[in-house]
Amino acid sequence: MRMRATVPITVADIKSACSQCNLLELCLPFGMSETEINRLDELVGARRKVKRSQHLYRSGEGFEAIYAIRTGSFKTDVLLEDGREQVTGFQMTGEILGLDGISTEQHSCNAVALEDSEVCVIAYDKLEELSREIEGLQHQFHKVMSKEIVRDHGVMMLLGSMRAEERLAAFLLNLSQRFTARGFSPAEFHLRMTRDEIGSYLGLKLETVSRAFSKFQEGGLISVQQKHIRIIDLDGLRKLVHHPASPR
Amino acid sequence: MRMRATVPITVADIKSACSQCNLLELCLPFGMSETEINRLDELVGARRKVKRSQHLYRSGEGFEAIYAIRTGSFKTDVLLEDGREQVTGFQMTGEILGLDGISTEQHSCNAVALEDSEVCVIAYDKLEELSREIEGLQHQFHKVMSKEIVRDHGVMMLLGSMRAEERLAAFLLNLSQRFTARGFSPAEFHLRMTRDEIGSYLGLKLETVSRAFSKFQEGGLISVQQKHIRIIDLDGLRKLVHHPASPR
DNA sequence: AGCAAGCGTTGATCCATGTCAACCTCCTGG
DNA sequence: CCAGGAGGTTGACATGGATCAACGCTTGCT
Repeated sequence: MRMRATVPITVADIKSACSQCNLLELCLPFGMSETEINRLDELVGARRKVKRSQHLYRSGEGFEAIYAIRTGSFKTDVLLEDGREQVTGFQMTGEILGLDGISTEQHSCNAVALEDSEVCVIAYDKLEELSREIEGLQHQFHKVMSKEIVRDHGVMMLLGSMRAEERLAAFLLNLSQRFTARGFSPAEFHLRMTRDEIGSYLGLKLETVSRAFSKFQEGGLISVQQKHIRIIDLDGLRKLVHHPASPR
Repeated sequence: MRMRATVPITVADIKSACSQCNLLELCLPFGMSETEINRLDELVGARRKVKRSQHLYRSGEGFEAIYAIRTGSFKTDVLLEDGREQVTGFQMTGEILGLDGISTEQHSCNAVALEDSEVCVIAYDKLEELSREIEGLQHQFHKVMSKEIVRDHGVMMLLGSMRAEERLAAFLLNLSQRFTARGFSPAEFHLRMTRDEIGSYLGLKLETVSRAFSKFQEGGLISVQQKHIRIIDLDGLRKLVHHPASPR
């Protein structure tokens, strides 16, 4: 529970309690016993509020904690010297941020809030300590890291082997599935990121993203109104990913 | 130390000993004390030989162990239903394979030997058990996973934001650096993978890879003879990555 | 040792996506 | 509540890399 002077953020003095949290089954405590989860409460320090477009952490900063998203959403990105940005992921509630920092004890990417958000701060040294005692925590933490690796491989597949429309379809399906897991509609949601950010994530220019959205709409697959998306033909989108018009 | 009947592999009955291994500082034991490393020897089961082009594991197979490469090299890839392949990485001695399997207890990619190779088999349940006792092991294991995440983000950057020649230059620099870390020449090495595999990894077609090699050679940056690469102008390659001719 | 198949190179052409530009829309902050 | 700027759409055109094709070279298998 350490204040950082460089960034204008608020550390609410409210103890987060995993045992009280409704994100349990999406978050770090997943699969742990009730007794184990109660012990987690000693692990999670304070919550921290991050306003839209503010950084939770920056590339190069010292690594001390990982973060569980309680409300809101984030993007992570990597910057090249010449200013090019690669968005490496979009994270929503229950997902864990900051795992990249473990390897060098410095963060290697930036995490930026896409809307006013709140995270639980999990001191990393305490996490290691506690996961030596609680088998379930250790195992779940490993799963979270491994899942991130698997996700990354999926993104490589997107970027390396799929065409523009396949990438966007896969992206929408992924969002839909994650919204569903959080109890929201699988078919209707608001995008929290811009076309430019989607483009960066998918290795496309924003114009290409915009055109693909329009084409999906013309084809009756979705309806788009700015950031509001309604999926009309989920199977149609799935077919786009699995049997693209002309594979690359 | 469990035999797998499905794949024709050899499990040598030689106990691997981390304490005797010269790959220490590249592998899981990095940063651990001598006492700690001695305890590791109980963790590493048998070694396993994998012949060129054979699978170490396949996507969908149950996950039981991770593997440390003792000799040789591997590629990992993900397959789409329609047969498209995305190579997600090339691994060399001391690097760890199989981390993707933790999240679902099934492997999510294929690992194929690029040459006759040998790996140390590390039973995963034992690893968790031992890393609850040995702080150094726990920490190093986390670092290995985190490093993989950081590496993946670098690949996303490649695939999402860089042009063909930048990608290949970055790839060569990365190989050079990893060969150096293993005591080989930074400037001269043999590629163990085909143009097609490089292309898949970099999101390019094999012809594009071949043309880029030729262009680097014409430009006096490298000399290529099939799989034999000699880097002539390391800085020239670096400039290609950091200040591409015309950024995307 | 010999030869076929896989791997690599190079050229010509095409097309998916990038680039540039104009314009529209809708929040968002004062 | 209004104004201005950021975000989004669409069109016209350019181009990097894909595709198709032909051929040469190893290399690894018998």
